[in-house]
Amino acid sequence: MAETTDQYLESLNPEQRRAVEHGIAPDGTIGSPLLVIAGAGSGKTNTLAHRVAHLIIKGADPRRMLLMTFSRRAASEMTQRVERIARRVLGDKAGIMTDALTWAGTFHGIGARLLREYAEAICFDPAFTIHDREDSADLLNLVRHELGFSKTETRFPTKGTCLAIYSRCVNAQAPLEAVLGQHYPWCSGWADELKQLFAGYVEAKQKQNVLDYDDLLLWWAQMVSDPGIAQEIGGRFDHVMVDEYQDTNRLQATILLALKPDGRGLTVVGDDAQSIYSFRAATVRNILDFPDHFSPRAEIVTLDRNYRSTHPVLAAANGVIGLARERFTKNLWTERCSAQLPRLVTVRDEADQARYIVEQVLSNREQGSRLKEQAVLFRTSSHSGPLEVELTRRNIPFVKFGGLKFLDAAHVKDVLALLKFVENPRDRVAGFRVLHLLPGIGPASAQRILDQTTGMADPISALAALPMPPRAGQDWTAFVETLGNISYSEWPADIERIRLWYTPHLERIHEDAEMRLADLLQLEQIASGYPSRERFLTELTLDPPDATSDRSGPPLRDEDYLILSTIHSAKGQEWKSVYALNVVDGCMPSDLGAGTTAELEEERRLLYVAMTRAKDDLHLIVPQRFFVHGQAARGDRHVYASRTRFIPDHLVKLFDRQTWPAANPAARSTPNQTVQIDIRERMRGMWR
DNA sequence: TACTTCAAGGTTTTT
DNA sequence: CCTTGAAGTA
Repeated sequence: MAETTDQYLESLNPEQRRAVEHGIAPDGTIGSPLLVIAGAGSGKTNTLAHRVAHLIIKGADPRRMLLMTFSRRAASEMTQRVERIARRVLGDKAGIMTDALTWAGTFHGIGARLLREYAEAICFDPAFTIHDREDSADLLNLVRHELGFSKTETRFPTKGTCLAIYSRCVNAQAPLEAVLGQHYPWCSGWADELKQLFAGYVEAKQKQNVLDYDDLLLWWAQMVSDPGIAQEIGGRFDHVMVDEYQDTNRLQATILLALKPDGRGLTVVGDDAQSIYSFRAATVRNILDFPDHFSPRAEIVTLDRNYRSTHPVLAAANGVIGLARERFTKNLWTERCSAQLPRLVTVRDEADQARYIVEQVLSNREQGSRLKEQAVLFRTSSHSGPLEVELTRRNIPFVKFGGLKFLDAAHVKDVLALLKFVENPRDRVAGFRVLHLLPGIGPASAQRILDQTTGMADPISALAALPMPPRAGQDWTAFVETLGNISYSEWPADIERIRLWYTPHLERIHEDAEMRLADLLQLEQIASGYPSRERFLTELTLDPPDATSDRSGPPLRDEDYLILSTIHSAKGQEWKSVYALNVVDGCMPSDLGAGTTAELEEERRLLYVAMTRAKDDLHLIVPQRFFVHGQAARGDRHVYASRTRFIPDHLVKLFDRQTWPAANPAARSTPNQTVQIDIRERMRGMWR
């Protein structure tokens, strides 16, 4: 039964409701700009989803809404929620309405789409391919070699550093000198060379018709700096909404303001206490300065009631963030009571840390909470190594988010490179990689072949017409034939052809061909879900599958598994129990991120984000000894670590301090209800 | 010119 | 530890 009144708004608190209903007039005029400051667990996603649903219900056209989120996962979660809410009022019509919400995605994804659509207007070939970070670094390296910077007297910055510098200049819209001085002082002496390098890099990209991640924003920003195009594109959207605004950079803010100069129809949502992407040039100034870009000022709504965590968990998190140098949001409050303080657990080393977690996870599961409701969070992907070993040994399934990805595997990149090369034969990075796979072809031959073909109108045919390279033999014939077949075959048959061609090379190059082949079959599976080669390549580059699992293949939907995640990848999520690894100085803050005050403050917010993911139990684990890398397997060299500086002595009272395992049985004398239940359960469990 | 071997250096978080 | 570059060999 459809609701006729606005009953669906009654579940919201007054502030949430104000955010949802802001600027919605009966006559359909578009409202003034809105900034929602939404603390952790304050129902931010829910509020935004309600706002979108409410707009649609009140007659706004979903095709004219632009919804930008941080990841595509967040975007699809949002549209699903919108549909659930709208369904209560619109019934079956809701599906049609939310399906029309096609402009939902990341800044980069939307940018790619608009650039293809408006390519002609900006004299650009819409068949561009997109380089991921590694491709970009490779291309930069190529230019670096050409300019002779790889043989300088003193060491020139590595390709990765060069790309990071370039990227920051673009995203922060800052001059090179400023970026070097502030973030890369040890590279300051190379300013002239870097300028030359970047000029060459930009030229190479244009010649090859490729864009990197930053270009998707940069070209978009350049495009809408023309008032005519800006008006045309901005005019396509009545409402523009941006989630996680604290993690956008200056370039993104520029785009937004160009699209909606007067701010009408603009909604941004974020929380400065959760800003953790400044390494990517995100700036909290975007949020702070937002209201004053407009006159009259943007409306501000603050959501500070937390619905997620228990009071003790929140008190500890508030304690940590309370020590931040500057902060603009108030402390969060909750009505969720609990007697259980978050635990601060001291263990001997990382091996004990892993054992502690396994014990806790299994005991929680015995008490009925599924593995999926528990998550282990860490600063750096490699921190979970010992835990992964222990989980595998104890046969506990897990899925890991963040860190190394499926797409980074060499064999997957090889196959994708060939696919990219067919899509865009001017892409030299892809071509180079593919040619390198053939036996008898090294850097010199690959270079020569590309020189002879990439300038031609039809590089693929030109390649086929080339004389066979002397040492390539049969493999060259097979390669040319495959290339020809793919250019004409129907998607997704291409990828299977590529696999068949690639298999012998895979077996020749890699020892563990079997496992790698399984990955390729999985890639084929993924590919079959996309309508075209172009869409597959674009979306895979912009939104790579972000999980790896201990078993091959994606875990089944109903299967239960423990979540392992970097703190960065845990953004926006919540779990019943959360375990944070290595809450020690050197890991949190990472010793690499403890240089400047700003970096240190970001590390503090990172701990805050980790803590606020927990609903009921939070465990911060402090291993005392760390074994030093690079010694024999049973080597004994280690360093001692101390509790993170973000939890100084006066905050320790907010935690339940424990040592695990207890030194002797007598030490376990404090009877604790959870332990009693646990033991009873185990006794019974013995007979099941 | 391609491929192998060996030493040295960097080393986070991600669209 | 894993990647990258340099030197040596076929």
